[in-house]
Amino acid sequence: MKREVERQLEHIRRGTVEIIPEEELAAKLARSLATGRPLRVKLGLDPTAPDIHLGHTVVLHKLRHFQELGHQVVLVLGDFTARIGDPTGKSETRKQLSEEEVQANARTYREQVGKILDIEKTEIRFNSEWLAPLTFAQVIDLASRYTVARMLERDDFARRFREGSPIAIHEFLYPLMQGYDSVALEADVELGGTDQKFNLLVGRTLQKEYGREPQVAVTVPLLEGLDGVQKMSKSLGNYVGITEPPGEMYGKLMSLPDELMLRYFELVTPLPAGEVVRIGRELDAGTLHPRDAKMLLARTVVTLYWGEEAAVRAEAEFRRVFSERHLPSEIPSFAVPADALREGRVWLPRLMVLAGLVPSTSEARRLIRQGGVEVDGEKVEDPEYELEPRAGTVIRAGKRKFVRLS
RNA sequence: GGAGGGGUUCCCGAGCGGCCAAAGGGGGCAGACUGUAAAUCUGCUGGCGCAGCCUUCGCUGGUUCAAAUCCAGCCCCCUCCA
Repeated sequence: MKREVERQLEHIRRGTVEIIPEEELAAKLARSLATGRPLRVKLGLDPTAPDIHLGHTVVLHKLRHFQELGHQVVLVLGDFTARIGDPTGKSETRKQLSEEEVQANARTYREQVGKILDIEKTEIRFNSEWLAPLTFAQVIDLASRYTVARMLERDDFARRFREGSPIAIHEFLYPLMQGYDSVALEADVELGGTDQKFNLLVGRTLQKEYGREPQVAVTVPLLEGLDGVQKMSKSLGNYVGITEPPGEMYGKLMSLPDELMLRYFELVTPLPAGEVVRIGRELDAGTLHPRDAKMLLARTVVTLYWGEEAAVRAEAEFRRVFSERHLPSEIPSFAVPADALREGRVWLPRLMVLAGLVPSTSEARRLIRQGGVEVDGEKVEDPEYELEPRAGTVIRAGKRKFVRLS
């Protein structure tokens, strides 16, 4: 029994930043084992951004671990909360969503989250269910359970207060609402990125205020993006979306700085912890080539979202194009329009623009001068180069762009 | 309501009458290397059939042989005071 608690704890600890407090989690696990009642493990999702990238999956993998241990995962879609806008990290207000949009986003979540979680065993709830019916008196009661001073402890509130930036009163309500979600759902555990720590703790406080058992807060790291520096985000363009095609996904992962490989192995793959440790050791010992390790990473991730076969294909293609510098197996074809011809020839930069390889002829000239353009495998160095278009001729622009004339 | 500061090329940020397609950094792209779309080094990074020309510095108009740089009006952002 004690050993089983320890085993579960160890599984949960993998890749987390903090478990607050760990003793309580141990106690909850022990009770769950004794009573056969699974823990309720909550994760709040923002219904305004249904497109999941690998950064979002870190916390989902952690949820999966709970699921593997037989606990009940509860996803909360903050449809009501979205009307306020979480001030975390920034002060922008979010746009309000219509009922249809919320529903559509919920479907997308189901689909995407289902790649990682067992969706059949996952409870999905909307927080408008319990937040919308609250009366003003109840809201005031809720607000009375927390103090301004404690609210100002939160990082971004503290910073904005210090800098004299505005903090609207309603922004104080956000953590309260999220916390109230935990009260309503009787959450035993709530997960979130490290940026959610404060909100998770408010949940604990409110549960105690309402005479419930407080939840345990489990935080996971924010995943660095492909640039290896900033956290993964769509707006920074350093992300890997989980619906991206296999080849794209594979290639993007191969562009990950080597230093981040192990972190990715740990945080965004379902590989067992022991396996990750082994890979790390072999890398250190030099018995595993970093390229091969990264290929394993890319293959593992692609397999998770697209299946083994697609992953193997993506890998073969990568080898072919980047390692062996062969042509890719599928090359988009392009028919040269007649009006681009002059005495039966096309000016190469013009052709490249028409085929969508470059945005402008100036760009094409640059590429050619830098030795980045090949026609049928022959490097072209003259920006004035003209060719007689023939079906089957392949034009390569840089590492990744190809076109075959038809 | 009052006082001040600012809007520059993808982003940050210099420039404050000609030498400015505009420093520097970031990002991006390319080449070399590495049998990695890693790291490192180097180069490029407004458009145009390009040793020349055209368009950019919040918007509109003006001064001048010449304006991102000076003047006027307008729009937007920020800080301080109330």
